Amino acid sequence: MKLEKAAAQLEALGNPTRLQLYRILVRAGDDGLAVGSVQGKLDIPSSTLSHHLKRLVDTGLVTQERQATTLICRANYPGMNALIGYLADECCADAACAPAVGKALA
Amino acid sequence: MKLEKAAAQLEALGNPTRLQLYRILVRAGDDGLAVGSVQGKLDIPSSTLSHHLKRLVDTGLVTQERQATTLICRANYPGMNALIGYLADECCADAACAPAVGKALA
DNA sequence: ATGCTATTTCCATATCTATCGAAATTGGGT
DNA sequence: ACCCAATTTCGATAGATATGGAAATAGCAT
Repeated sequence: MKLEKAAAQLEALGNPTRLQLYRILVRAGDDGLAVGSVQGKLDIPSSTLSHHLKRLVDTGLVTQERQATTLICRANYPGMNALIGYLADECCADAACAPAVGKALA
Repeated sequence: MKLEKAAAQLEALGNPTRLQLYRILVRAGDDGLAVGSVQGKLDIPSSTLSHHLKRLVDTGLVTQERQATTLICRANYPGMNALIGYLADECCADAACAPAVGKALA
């Protein structure tokens, strides 16, 4: 993963509203969630939500799929994995880091 | 970890210059690196560097220690671990994510 | 005390971001 | 064709961020 891309993804997640949004999509699992449903959970105007969502999609952290008039959004796990992997690689260049990461997965 | 704190750390890392800066500190290991040395590697004005560094310190990703006139900076591994752990927890609520994270550690 | 080096703070500014109401669009149903 | 619901785009604004030159500060050495 390129540093630029990692930074873009980190920045995308580095906003409380978007991180919350991403969390919601992760918890929704493979079924995903319609934009409207997400809006119900976040209670923000649709235009604001759309902007945030676009950011997550553009950086590859979320995918979208049309189903009739609704747009289903899903957390893109591989994208997140790549990002976590990048961070782990950067961090775990020093061995002192590895145990705690292992713990996080346990 | 609170969502707000995670978002702040992600935002801090979500800037190419700061991510590069953090990388440099990680690779420097436990010895850390003086601000001046970092500046030599990044080739940016000291005031700009100082701002970015402050951001990383404020969010708990970097620590600093005075040694005479120079300031030694170190990547704060536990801080990064907590962040990676948070992301992994959010992401790996779904099992489909776990294998790739494991791979990143291998 | 003076000077030297390292680093930060002050200040200014250009750019980017977050927010959201209103209007436009998209994609079926009827 | 028309309408309705879902979602996006447009346009505007307040505030945050990134950047860096210049001045201030910190901490030793002499």
